[in-house]
Amino acid sequence: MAKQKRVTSYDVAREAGVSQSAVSRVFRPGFSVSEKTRTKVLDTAKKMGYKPNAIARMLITQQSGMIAVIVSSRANVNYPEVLSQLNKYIAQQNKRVLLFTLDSADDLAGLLENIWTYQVDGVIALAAHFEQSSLEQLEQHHIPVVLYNRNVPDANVNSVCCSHEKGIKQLINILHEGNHKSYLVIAGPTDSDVANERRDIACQHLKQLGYDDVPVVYGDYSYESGRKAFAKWTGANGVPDAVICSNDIMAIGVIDEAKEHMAISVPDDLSVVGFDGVSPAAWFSYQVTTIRQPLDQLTKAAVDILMERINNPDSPPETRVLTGALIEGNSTKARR
Amino acid sequence: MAKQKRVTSYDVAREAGVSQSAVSRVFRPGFSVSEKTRTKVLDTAKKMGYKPNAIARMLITQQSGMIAVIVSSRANVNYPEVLSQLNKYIAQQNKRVLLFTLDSADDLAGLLENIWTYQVDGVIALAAHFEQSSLEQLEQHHIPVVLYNRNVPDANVNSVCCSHEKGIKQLINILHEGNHKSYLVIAGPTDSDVANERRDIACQHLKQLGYDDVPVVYGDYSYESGRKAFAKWTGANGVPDAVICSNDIMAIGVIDEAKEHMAISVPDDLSVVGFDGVSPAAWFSYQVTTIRQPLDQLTKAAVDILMERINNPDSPPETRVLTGALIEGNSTKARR
DNA sequence: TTGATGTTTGCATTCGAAGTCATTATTTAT
DNA sequence: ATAAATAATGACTTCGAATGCAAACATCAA
Repeated sequence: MAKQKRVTSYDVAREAGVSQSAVSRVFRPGFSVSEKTRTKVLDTAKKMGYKPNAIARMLITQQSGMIAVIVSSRANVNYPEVLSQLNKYIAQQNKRVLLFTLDSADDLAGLLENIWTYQVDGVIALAAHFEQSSLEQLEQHHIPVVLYNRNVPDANVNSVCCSHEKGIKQLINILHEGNHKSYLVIAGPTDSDVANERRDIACQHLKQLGYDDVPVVYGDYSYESGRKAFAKWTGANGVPDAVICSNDIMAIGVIDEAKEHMAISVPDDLSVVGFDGVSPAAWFSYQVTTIRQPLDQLTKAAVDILMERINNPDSPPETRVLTGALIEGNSTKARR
Repeated sequence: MAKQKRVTSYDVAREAGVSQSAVSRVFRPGFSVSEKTRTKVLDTAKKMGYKPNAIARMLITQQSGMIAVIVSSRANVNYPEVLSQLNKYIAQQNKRVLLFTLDSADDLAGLLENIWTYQVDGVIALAAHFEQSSLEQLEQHHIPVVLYNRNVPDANVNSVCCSHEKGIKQLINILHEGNHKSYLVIAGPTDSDVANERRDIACQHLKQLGYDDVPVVYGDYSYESGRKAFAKWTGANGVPDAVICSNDIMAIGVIDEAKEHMAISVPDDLSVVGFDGVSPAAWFSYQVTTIRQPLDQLTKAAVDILMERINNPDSPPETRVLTGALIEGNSTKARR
């Protein structure tokens, strides 16, 4: 019942009849140890159940081997998948993910303190909103940061993102070629930079095609919000020819709302496009025309860039923009 | 360009004209420090940008403040949500989530080593399969473990789970009362304990109701696998009256397959039930009759139990079984 | 055998905060 | 004012592995 003490490198050293340094070196790759001591140490270590203490190692090497991943709790639907992908690639680099959630912007200060105290080797931020000043704080602490899917005009930061511009233009062009006259944009939450960007790109491109003052209504990326936003707007203004949703889930909501309460047929009476390419968008009942984000490449790129900054702190900031794939579903009318 | 050194408690102490111990005490709650030194230290700390080093603290206090959460990469669809909930509750306890993924059973040994070296305070396992021997290893290291949604007959371990038994019986009773004669079970992957449990409960209960030898086919919890399993079986054996799926996503697949390729109407010609209560199951196009897992309570219970074990290592193992809520959708025929 | 290499090894120190203990300052009681 | 009790403080040690340095050892050539 006695709380058995941890086995330390000293214990192993004593038992194996060598010095603590020797034990340490055996467990450090690339250090010269004779074959004899190596096996001797490994054997006794195994016998005693010794595992190096990562905490002590972190302290002396000044490397925690941990990457902070910040997700916002009210996050984009595909963040969980992103998280699991990131974790995969980070594990491949023999590092661990320390998870942080950012509920509101107020918590950011406390969160950054935590990140700093935990001595993480780097940060990947999926959070909706991340202030420039926060980035500078991390910069000061020499903690490299990669922003995921968040465009920063001031390009002095590492980031990876899926090109919204190209994708949204493609989608709108399809609608345009489908001879739609009246449009509605259902945007995401205004406190999300990505959502705002998607909205602005859509409006600008529509304007360019000659559709001025396209109405914009707002949802929060959820199914229900898509339904409600669409129902409310059409209740007052009638049904548009096409709806441009800032994500797939809201597009699905629109499709269901049209089906359930309006007896509107998609795509005959109404075309709907989404964005993200999440799996439900491809389900038979929806088949949303959308842009699929290259999650795998995006996450891999994020980890690659981060590792590069960790190993070579002086390399300049980099932004990697990847192109999503157009998925032509059955939620848009065929083009002329 | 010089890599400025970290500010340590010694630096602050020197600057503030006090001892290092004083600085340490200021940052430790519940230690007696005079108001004068407290403000003096806090001021200089702020001025110098000092934050206590969590790694050093971990080393001396023997508490990492980190909880390992193990997820299997090929995981149940709602695990991401579980993860985010767990993270929330763990953060509330002022601890952090260190994330591990378990790809195949082979990695388990390496994973456990990692957990051990990182000195985590506790483990929450969502992984599909977790050997008894692994549990014993953690036990030996005095690391408390809580299993999430995984029944272990040998009840010598902490766990929380949603009662599959009760829920699945409810679902089957609904089908039974709907006067269905022929049944098909679409089970989840056989290397998942939960999937096997759900399958066995279904078969047993069907037997009890007089339906012997109900056919069982297998999917992998995915939409496509649900579709394919259903298509394949009906192609050879005809359409059953009711399909019992081990999760909602496969149920959705079945519904779509029926709709697209078979011209079968749900629920008129075919009833389908799922399990989990994920959000797409409630979408208008599906409205799956299912059991909603009480995610919030489950995750909260997991964290509660773990914290109890951490603070009081001698408390006996506990299993908390929560009941899911029946959601009667529109995928099952009305009962007689 | 000797000297000149190169390889192993152990000693001692380091990382940064926490906590023990003895000492000093402060408050309270008489 | 003084003793007694309490609060605050600093010197020193601890946690466990990593590493610079010098000593010890092995290897080889002449």
